[in-house]
Amino acid sequence: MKTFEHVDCSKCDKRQYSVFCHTHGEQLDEISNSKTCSIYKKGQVVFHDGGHPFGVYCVNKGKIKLSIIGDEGKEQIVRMARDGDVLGYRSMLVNERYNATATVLEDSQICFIPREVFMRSLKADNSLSFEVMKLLSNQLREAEVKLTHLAQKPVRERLAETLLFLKETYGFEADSTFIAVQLTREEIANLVGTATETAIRLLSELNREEVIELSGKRIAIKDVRQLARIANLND
Amino acid sequence: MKTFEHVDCSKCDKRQYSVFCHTHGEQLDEISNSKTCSIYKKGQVVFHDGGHPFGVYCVNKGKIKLSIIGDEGKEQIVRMARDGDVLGYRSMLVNERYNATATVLEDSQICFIPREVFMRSLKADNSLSFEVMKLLSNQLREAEVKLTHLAQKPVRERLAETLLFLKETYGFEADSTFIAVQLTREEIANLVGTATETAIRLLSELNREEVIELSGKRIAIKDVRQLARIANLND
DNA sequence: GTTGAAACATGACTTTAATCATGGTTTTGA
DNA sequence: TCAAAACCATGATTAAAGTCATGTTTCAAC
Repeated sequence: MKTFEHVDCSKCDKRQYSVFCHTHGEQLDEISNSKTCSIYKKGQVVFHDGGHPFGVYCVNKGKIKLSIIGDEGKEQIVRMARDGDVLGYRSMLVNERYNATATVLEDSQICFIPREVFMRSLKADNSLSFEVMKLLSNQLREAEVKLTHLAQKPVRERLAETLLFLKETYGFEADSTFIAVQLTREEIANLVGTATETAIRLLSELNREEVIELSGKRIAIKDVRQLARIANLND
Repeated sequence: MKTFEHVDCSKCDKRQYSVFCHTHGEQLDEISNSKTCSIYKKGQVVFHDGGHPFGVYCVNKGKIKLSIIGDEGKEQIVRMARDGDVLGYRSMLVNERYNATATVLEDSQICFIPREVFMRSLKADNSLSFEVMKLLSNQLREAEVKLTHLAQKPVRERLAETLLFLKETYGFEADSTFIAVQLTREEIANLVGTATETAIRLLSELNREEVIELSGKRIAIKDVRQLARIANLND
């Protein structure tokens, strides 16, 4: 994990989409000066479930999965992060150990802001607190909706929904309808909440129905409307 | 819904367990003076999914379910509230409509704090922001754990876990091991995330195994250790 | 390039839990 | 207090998805 060229927060174009969108002046300078910027290789872990939080991670560029390992060692992916997302602040706020593991899905650049600096900013700058509250609120809503779907919708609908979610989160590759993130079938299953074989089978099915197109790990959405219909998103 | 005798926040013994635990002086007085206290009868709705939030609700005394109605009209209970809990603040923070319905499970006393007053306190009193962040953080963690269990654990385990959760949340009736909340079998099913018949069947099973005891809607826990073992809470 | 491991794919079978159906039991309100 | 409605219970059946087994493909390291 080698350090990469320092990114000046005030010049970071991802900031406007992050919780730091209203942070400026002194606060921003302090954050910028105290942080360290690192490169994580595909598969590397940013933080481990059970570990102690010493600061927050700000994704400058990258794709990251947050997962919880259940009883039988099965992974459940609870969130997907992208450029501008801040990770690890939840555990820090409540002063607990991490209860999820963050793993990078492709080479990523991530800045680390030390605990004290972040907490100081939080105390000094009320708008930052507000942004954090908003972020938490949105994530809570998403989690509760996901919970409901997990309890009530069949796997096929949830898979379709997951594909649309991945499209919304990471967009398409340049000039194509291939979703700009590559996950193993197992990871897709762990995001949907189903068995790997079931996910594989249903992906093949959607492929046969020409709703999607499979090319190795890459997935293209050929018929968004039909996929949305399958996802059955009325609520 | 008639108003009940005004409760002075500074004298409310539930406050220490709420997000207002550090609120005092001017702020607390303003909240106390501007709020209205009401009695809700069993079955009454505090707020509806889709409605506009005009303030936050603080449970002085009561038991409340928060639920989302899914596609096929099936209810999913996403949270249970008790004395000292604050409801409806999430939607207010992000300035969105409610996306859950709050229904009282037994006659309850609930105070309503107008939007502006709450927001003003939030801006003036940083420790309140912190408490709200902590609350959101905890609820998010709980939701993500529940998500994982829903995806990975069999119904029987989840039912056992739910019973333990209800016990933790509401405690026992005086001098007994009957859980101090009465839910219909359907509500239990909607909390567990299963079909009503399945919940009924498994409750009968636990009853036969003498882990619990059923008396109408009342449920006694006869063997907590065994119930915990069935819940299989290792993660 | 070769080879071993990981990932993907598919069929067969099993298990779990949902659905359907029916009858009994509370609860509630006129 | 009595009737209707809501709720509870259980059996039978079906459907959905998980598991097991096996073979193929892809990928990465040597």
